[in-house]
Amino acid sequence: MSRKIFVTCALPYANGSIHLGHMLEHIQADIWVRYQRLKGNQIYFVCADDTHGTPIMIKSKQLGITPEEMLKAVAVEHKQDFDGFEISFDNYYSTHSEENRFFSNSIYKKLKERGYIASRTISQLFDPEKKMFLPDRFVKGTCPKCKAPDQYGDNCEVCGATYSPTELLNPYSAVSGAKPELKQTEHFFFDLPQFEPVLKDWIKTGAIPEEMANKLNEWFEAGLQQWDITRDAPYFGFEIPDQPGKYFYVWLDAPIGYFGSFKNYCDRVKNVDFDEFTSTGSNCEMYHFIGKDILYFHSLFWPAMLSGAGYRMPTKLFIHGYVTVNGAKMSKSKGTFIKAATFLKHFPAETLRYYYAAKSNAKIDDLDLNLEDFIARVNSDLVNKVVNLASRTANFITRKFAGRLAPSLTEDQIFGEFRNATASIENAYENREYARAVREIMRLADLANKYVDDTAPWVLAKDPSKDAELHQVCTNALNMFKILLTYLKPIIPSLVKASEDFLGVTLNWNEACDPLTDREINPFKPLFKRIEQKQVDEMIKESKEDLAKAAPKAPAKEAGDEPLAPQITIDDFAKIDLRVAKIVNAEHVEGAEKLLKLELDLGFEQRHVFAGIKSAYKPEDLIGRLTVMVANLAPRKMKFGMSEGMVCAAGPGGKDIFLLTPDSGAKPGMRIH
RNA sequence: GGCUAUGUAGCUCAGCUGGUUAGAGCAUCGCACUCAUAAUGCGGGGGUCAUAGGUUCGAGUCCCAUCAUAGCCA
Repeated sequence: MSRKIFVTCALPYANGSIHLGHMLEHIQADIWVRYQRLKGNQIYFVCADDTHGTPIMIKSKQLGITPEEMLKAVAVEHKQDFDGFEISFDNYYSTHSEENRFFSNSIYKKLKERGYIASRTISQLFDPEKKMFLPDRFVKGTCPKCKAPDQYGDNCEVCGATYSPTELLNPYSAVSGAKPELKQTEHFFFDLPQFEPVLKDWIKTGAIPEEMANKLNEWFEAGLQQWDITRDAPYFGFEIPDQPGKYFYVWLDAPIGYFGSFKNYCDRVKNVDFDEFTSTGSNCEMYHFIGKDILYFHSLFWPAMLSGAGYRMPTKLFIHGYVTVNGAKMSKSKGTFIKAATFLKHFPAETLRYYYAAKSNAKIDDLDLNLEDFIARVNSDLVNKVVNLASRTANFITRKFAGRLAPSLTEDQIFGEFRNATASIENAYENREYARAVREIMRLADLANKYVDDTAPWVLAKDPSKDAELHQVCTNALNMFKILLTYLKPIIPSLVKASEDFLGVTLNWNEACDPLTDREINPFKPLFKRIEQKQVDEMIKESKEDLAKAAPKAPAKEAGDEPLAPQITIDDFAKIDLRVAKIVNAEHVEGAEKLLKLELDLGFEQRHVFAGIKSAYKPEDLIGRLTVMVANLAPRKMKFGMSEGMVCAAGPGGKDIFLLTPDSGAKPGMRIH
């Protein structure tokens, strides 16, 4: 009996381009969906742009266009990228749609009727210039703990402290630079704690991988809290019914967008029943492919909202890790922050689809796109092993047998191996263990190549009396090729399409091992081109150029972000004794993530200083260089010891910390006037 | 800071509930072959399984600590 399945990918946010990180999720989902379709299951795969929230509002303003105009342009771009990678959505929609407004409103109303919505007045920082409340990320200021300037309103990137934006020293609005004021406003909250039992039961059904279920337990132990679902105008989103000036927080209507998109699809195609998939007690399956970063929303708020509003909960969440490139986080400056569109300019989509598949499992581990390995893997598996199998045998069929395959197959034992593999390959696809599927398929490809080697058709071809044998061997080999391609169909659809044209047949999963005999095939043409290091180099270069184009604006803005401190007199300045200091030693501090322990020579004495610059400097690079320190700063006791001063550095933090250096000739101990 | 995940050959990864000499692909070296997009087949070299302890008759596999990497903390 065929299963009925509804599948989604996380909705990409509409303020930026699709990159190779997004693609991991979409490719993993697409492989699964294509496999289910091949198996004959009824499956619907939808996605949409996530379009609401302050960042969208601000970005469109910066661009001088309306949010709607921006969304339109982004949607076109996103759709193009996904099409380019052959992601076979049944529908790609937008959360800024009437369907989504309908579901957002109706779910909210139901939650409210059933007593799951609370309201209370809260105080929040308000930008008096722009007349808007500021999300945490849009308030910046000095960290109350370590005094690092320019930190976001929720946590400090230098010392890692978390706090509320109201605790920031010298807070300023990242939008206007104005000093924010505390202002009261009424907000609505989704009463998540009421759903604790429901959620615990849901987790027991295996909806979440075990490793992540532990994580949830942690959250339960910490105690669930009510979730603020309100944002005040101006906000780009859906206005809450009967609450003028109040909007739904983007994270409320984003997952509801799964329903919005599906409903839009059902209404268009007419023969799919939305309610059948989404009502409580539905026999259909519902899965969400998501990244581990948004587990919180999908494992708590979303199922709770569904349950509270009388819908079914997701069958399972399919959670994946992040993509790294060459072992490191994708980096704009290294050119490894690669956009989907950039990739497609240099490589066919299949290369990435295959590589991701070859390294994907059902765990939440990160996946490393190692570009050297990428070239080797794609070439040796796809070209050398698989495509080459047809390439080395098809010519004989065409030249000597008028393109016609032999009437039957031999080699029962080898074909038996191929048949026996079906179950384990199916199992691997079903459980999203694509790496295992690929390993298994390549093992078969090795078997097939060995078969060709053992039977040596090129030797048979020299002896006219062995024509029948030659005919048989090549027919067998091409049948092995056919099975391999069928097994690979969910992963590399267009290479399979080209192979289908060559073989003159459509490859169906359930007929994977049926013989292809006594019929004509087309002359073999190269099905796939090898890829080269040069293409990688060009892609990296282009990614760097993208950055260069974007760069000139950003830093200037960053630098101007920090407002000028109040005026001081020369006497104020004179209180600060800045000295040239030589770093005579620098070392890691055990247990400290951000700190380096520096030993500074002032000529007349030595000081120990802990500096939060580990993220930007290696100790060995610092030893011996001169810098500037505040020499009369009161010593401060830190967890790791006494810090007797501080060194001077510019920059917002993280990798962007720039230590001051005096001009050559300065000696340790000299005072700076 | 708390928590989670990861750390196995040059590279990318398998190793289920602890049990014979730790596996694969790629790369490398040697041989064979020449049909094929210089592809294929056979064989060899290469790992104190992050480090240091512990439990056990026995640990890559369990426990503890440390280090490194990544992430989450609404």
